Amino acid sequence: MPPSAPPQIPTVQDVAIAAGVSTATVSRCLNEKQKVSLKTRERVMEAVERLGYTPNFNARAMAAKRSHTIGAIIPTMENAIFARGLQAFQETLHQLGYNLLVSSSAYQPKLEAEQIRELVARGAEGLLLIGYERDQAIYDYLDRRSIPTVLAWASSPDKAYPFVGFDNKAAMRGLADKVIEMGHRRIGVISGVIAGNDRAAGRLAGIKESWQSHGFDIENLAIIETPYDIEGGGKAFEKLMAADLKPTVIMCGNDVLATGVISKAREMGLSVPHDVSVTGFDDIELARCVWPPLTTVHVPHRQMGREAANALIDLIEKRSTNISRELDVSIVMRGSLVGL
Amino acid sequence: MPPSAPPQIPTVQDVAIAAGVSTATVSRCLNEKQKVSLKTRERVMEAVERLGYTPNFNARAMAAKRSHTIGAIIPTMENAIFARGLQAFQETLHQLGYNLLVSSSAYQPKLEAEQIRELVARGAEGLLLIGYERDQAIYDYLDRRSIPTVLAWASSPDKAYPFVGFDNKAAMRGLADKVIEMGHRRIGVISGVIAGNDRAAGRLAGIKESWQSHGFDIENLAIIETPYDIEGGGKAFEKLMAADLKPTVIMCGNDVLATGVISKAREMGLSVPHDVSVTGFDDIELARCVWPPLTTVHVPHRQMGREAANALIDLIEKRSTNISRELDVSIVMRGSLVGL
DNA sequence: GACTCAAATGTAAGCGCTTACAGATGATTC
DNA sequence: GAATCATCTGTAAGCGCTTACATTTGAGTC
Repeated sequence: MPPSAPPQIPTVQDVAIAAGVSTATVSRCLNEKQKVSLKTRERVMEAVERLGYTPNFNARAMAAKRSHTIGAIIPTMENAIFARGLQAFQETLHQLGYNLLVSSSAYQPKLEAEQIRELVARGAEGLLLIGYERDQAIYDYLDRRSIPTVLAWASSPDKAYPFVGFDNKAAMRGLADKVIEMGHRRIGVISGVIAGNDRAAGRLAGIKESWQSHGFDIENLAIIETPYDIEGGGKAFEKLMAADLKPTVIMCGNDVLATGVISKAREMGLSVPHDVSVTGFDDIELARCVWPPLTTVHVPHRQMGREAANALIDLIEKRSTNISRELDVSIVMRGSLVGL
Repeated sequence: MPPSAPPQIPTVQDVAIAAGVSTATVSRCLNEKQKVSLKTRERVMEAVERLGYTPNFNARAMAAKRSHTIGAIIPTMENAIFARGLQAFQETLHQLGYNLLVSSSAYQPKLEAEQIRELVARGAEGLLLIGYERDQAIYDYLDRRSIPTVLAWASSPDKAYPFVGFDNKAAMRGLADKVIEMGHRRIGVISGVIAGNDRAAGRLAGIKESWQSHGFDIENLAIIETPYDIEGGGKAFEKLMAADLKPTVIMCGNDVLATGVISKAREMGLSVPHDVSVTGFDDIELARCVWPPLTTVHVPHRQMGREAANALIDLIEKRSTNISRELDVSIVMRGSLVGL
């Protein structure tokens, strides 16, 4: 007895034979129904059904030179802000008839570059990237292949590249202005790692700008840079509070760090905001769950995802070219920040 | 003047000509270096570099009948538990020389089925799926095509399918046992939506089992099913507390719901755990940030991702077949639960 | 120098699909 | 019934790669 044959996946050929038509007709049934008579179409679809045929994506993409696929590279999946925005991005793409391929770069520029190539090699017709800071070589590569690309979560500084995002610096500056106007004169800053992260850099710059524009010396701003997680926020807070002149407010680069601060403060027996105020950035769900709830900058992540998708497809289908869009963010005052 | 030619992407052909060799040699340089003499190899690589050549993934996958791609479908990206596990899954795959394609099904079985086909059509050599509850037709499809598949975040009940996960029911039962032993006799249960979610179903079943095995009547268990987010948890809590006999403890299907409860309790002026105890499930970071910190069931998400990757690749490369693995979970006692 | 044989390279046949083009079909008209 | 023309279907040429097989090359041997 011969060994059982390996389960053979049906191809257009098989369907064509089963339906007694040519492969071209099968293909047309699947892609341009209106070009096939009802009678044959039914026969073909029956065969498709019966054989459990699914077209091979790779072959299809190669033959048609279209993949209907968009690639996105985010720094990490482990952050609600990207997850949420991406979900919206994907949903919108789906409505527009495109699929999404996601990679995460773990905040490593090298990995990001690799994954861009990977996605392009897979036939991505457009790309969503986070932030604008990356090697020029990458932009050159994208240009050379003319891969439509949209940047999100930031506004490209010189508007050189299409983006759908917001101005991190201005937003954080607005919050810092408020903090200073409320009487705070000793500000501790906890920033995520700046290197290779223009969002973090912009936010920090916003605080500095505000501080200086109020006539204060940049030297008097206590700044700690830390890996971006709850624990990092807590540790940085401990360090800041060990200073002779303790800060009256801690401004954090994002809500996750701020959560770490609040958590650690309680552990240290400090009351927020009585002993020290805290601010965040992003307005993730978490911000409303901690106690006291976090004063933060609200970013419309969902909207960003949606609009980025529309913008990208517009770009691809050449309906327009000037698709950049700066979104409004807003300061949300909650219990974690009080005046002096 | 003719319009500028569209930027032509270089192919093996181009590289072959540029290097003065055949396409076969170029291909070998890229895939089996040792089969090409150093001299030609250098010449070829130089051409690759110079032209900025990147092999077309689709063509490659089709010709080689290998994609080195694994597909994963998670219910949602918007939950830290999947994000974290998936990150580990991806990292491990990468080490093993595989790429990951992620989709999210938004908890919709129909979408999941679609995406399974999509991933298979894209040439996924293996699949990671969450939980075991799905249409038999899907399993049949997977079998017919013999696509190696590993289930995670649950243990397949009859061990029919390979899995790397844990027993949701047993874990939750353990926690419920503890709660009851601590003297609680009025338990409110907030469960995520059960339909199409075997993890949620298992957890609820665990509580029921514990309750009954302690000799209590199932009727006396107040159960609310709600969409799975912070707000849902809060609303459900309000309803539960509106009863004549208020529960002394709220057991939640996961940490997110529990966080909603704690948040809402504070809003209602209730003290946790003084007025009411709360428990969660998953032990996401959030659990340690809320106040009081959450008593919950710790699930080793990272480990699960890692082991699932190893198991799946083992399956694919036929090194072994019996790869299922039940992971240990543990109850973490924190401030949100006290005895009566 | 002729012979062997392993190593290096080339030739060409696909992989499963789409699509330009050609050809067949059949409804309509005169 | 022939002519016309739109509609439907088939033929076959790729898409960019890999790889079995054939061929060439050249080092090593006597």
